Amino acid sequence: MVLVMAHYDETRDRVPLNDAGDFGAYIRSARERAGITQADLASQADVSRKWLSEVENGKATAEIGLVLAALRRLGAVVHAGEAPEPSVDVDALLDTLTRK
Amino acid sequence: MVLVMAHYDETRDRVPLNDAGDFGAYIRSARERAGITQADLASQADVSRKWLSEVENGKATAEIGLVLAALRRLGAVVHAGEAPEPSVDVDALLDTLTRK
DNA sequence: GAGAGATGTCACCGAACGATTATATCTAGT
DNA sequence: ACTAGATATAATCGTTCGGTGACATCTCTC
Repeated sequence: MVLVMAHYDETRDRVPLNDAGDFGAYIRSARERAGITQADLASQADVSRKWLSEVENGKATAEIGLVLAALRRLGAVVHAGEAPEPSVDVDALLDTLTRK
Repeated sequence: MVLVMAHYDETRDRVPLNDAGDFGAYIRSARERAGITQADLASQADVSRKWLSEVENGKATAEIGLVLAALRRLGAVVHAGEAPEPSVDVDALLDTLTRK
């Protein structure tokens, strides 16, 4: 069987979002790709322009519902999956090494 | 070339997360799959058990940084991509129809 | 059905959110 | 360089987050 996908772009689909900074960067690039300003997107997503500016710069304390609303306005979809099994649990290791 | 992926599960990878409710449901299922309690995950992710309970039930005002921290602890990865181009912009249409 | 463990929910509080308004900085195009 | 448009940042304010501790409810297993 052959599947044909329209507009599939390896560099734009499945962009990993590991932290708030990644979310912000993705929102900014998607907004610019759409050719709209922060003010435009802010009013469409019912947030302030100041908030959007901070989020695009990686604000970690932004409310997830508002972030998703902005992404939806940009035609973005978010997916979750399982991380490939790491040979070592980096977080746990770091915790162990730095535990007081 | 042949690529072999271990443990690929169509029902578990690329789960769409469209709103805070989806995030909560995903966190809960991943946590239960890991066989740990809310108290366990909460302490590992440095959040309160109350917060985790609310998030698993779809709290939209949760801070995105904390949500991502919980997901990371569960070995989950989040991706963004472009939604398939809709023939109509449902949001914009609804806005037009309901505008006062 | 009794008991324990897990989860949902309440009141209280300090801390911080996000909106607003204003000012400053940056970036193009002429 | 000048100007206008876009973005960053500050001060203020009302609202609400998230943590703590306690209690209620649910769900198992025995």
